[in-house]
Amino acid sequence: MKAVEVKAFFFAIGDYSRFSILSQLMDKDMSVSEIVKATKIEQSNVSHHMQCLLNCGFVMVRKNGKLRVYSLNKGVRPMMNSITGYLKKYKNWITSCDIAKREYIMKVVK
Amino acid sequence: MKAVEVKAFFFAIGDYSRFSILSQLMDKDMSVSEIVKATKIEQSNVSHHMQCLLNCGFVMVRKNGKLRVYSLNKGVRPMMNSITGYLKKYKNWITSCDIAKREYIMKVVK
DNA sequence: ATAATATATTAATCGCCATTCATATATAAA
DNA sequence: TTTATATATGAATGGCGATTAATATATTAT
Repeated sequence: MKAVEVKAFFFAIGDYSRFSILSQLMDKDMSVSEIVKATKIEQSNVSHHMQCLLNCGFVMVRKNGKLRVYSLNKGVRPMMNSITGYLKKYKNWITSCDIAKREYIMKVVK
Repeated sequence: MKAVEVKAFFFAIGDYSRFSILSQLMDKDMSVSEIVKATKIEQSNVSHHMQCLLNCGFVMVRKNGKLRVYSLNKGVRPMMNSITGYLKKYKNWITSCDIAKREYIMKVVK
């Protein structure tokens, strides 16, 4: 497994905004404006994130009139499920850790 | 799933050095100096990473004389396997993406 | 004791990259 | 056409956090 693969993978999925977008897409395909509404991330920012997720193969897009509808790509769902499964099972360890309490992480959490 | 959990999770595992260390620990338990040798990361830096991984519950540690031997914690292995499985299967998408080719990612790859 | 080895801690720096702002493009409706 | 809506793109910047260097602590041996 090459470093560039690992780095690109976590670069794409490791950002909280992008992970949130992928989580939303677990439920249903969504247009940009739907994602904006669901995540409260501003439109321009969402577009940037979608280009990144597209580029790294996490999502695909189809046109529907004025809308661009994004959906999860193959293989993403089970991998996401494994991560969220781990998070749910071990969230106590995660949230009790000092790192998670560091100011620069907490302050971005609404 | 709370934002702080997701952020702490990816903060810990999303760094390439820490992911590499976890990968090494998949094979066998290791002391700090063994990790230093295996990953070529300098000792002080490894210690910092281990505190982070400890803190977030990814690893545990036991004393053995002068050595501190680190091992994977419960639940980490299957989650890591899912990620590496995804990476192996879809590495072509990942490595063909423009993001992965961006200079600031490439240049850290030896 | 002292030395040697192993690991942890503290503090400081600097470059990456998420976000924002401004603008461009695309599609549809009037 | 013109207008409105939806999305994308380009450029700029500010703060996070990985890394390093220096030092401290812990354990074992002599």
